[in-house]
Amino acid sequence: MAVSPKNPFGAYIREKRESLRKKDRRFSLRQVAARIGVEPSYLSKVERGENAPLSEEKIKLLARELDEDQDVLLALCGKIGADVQEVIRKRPLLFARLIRDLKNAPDHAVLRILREVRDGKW
Amino acid sequence: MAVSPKNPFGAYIREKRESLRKKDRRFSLRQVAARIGVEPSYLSKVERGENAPLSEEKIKLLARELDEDQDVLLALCGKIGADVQEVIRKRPLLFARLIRDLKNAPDHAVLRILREVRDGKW
DNA sequence: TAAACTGTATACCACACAGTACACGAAAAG
DNA sequence: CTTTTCGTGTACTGTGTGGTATACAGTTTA
Repeated sequence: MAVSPKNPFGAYIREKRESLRKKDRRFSLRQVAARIGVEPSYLSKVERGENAPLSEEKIKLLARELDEDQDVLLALCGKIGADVQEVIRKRPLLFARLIRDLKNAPDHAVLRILREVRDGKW
Repeated sequence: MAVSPKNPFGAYIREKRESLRKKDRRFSLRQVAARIGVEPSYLSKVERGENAPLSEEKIKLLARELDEDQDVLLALCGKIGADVQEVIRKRPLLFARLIRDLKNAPDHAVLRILREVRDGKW
């Protein structure tokens, strides 16, 4: 196992960036790197999956830049947004249990709960 | 601000351990440290809040040892269990949104949802 | 064809994390 | 009163995180 793990995040954003680039030259690696505030060489490593972690802040900027969902990109990096974490940490007994109980629930069940909550059912 | 931040985790487990120790001498710092697998000097630093982080594994062992809830102790350390994190990372669109929407929900509302889920309402 | 721009290779960095190893003086137990 | 146990002070360690700085060759662009 001398080969690197190659998490899918790098490949994913590279593909998305290059697809945007076909329509707009401002989506070169260098220019995107400049807009999210990292060195081009570093974003290059990120896109090639060379174990170059991005901070939550940079991931969010990148999500805005590439028109992707920030939670999805964070998840691809093995992270969870600090705001979401805070909700859980403030009431761990309630939320840790709720999430574990929903682990195997099908999407439509979670969606139904989401809608209930959004309808202000409390 | 030369004083350390003193997060409440250390004080909390120290109090709990010393309370158990009054009834059972096996709850000395040294013996508890041995049972959870760290050096006594390190647990000492932990209990005094000297910026000595415990790994998730050790926190769980400590929770069992002190008869505390693991999610609560993890939360006091600013952490969230890896199993809970995994649930969110596998379906970030659903779970990140659900948790954010429940951020300001009162306990009883979350509890009601918990009961619904446990009653197998999907 | 010269200038600008592109992606990447290499070297380096500070700090956080999660500890170990050992010595010490005080207290408790025998 | 000696031995054991106790909590703590100090020094050190390897790995992960989150990057910067610079140089370089290939490709566009004017």
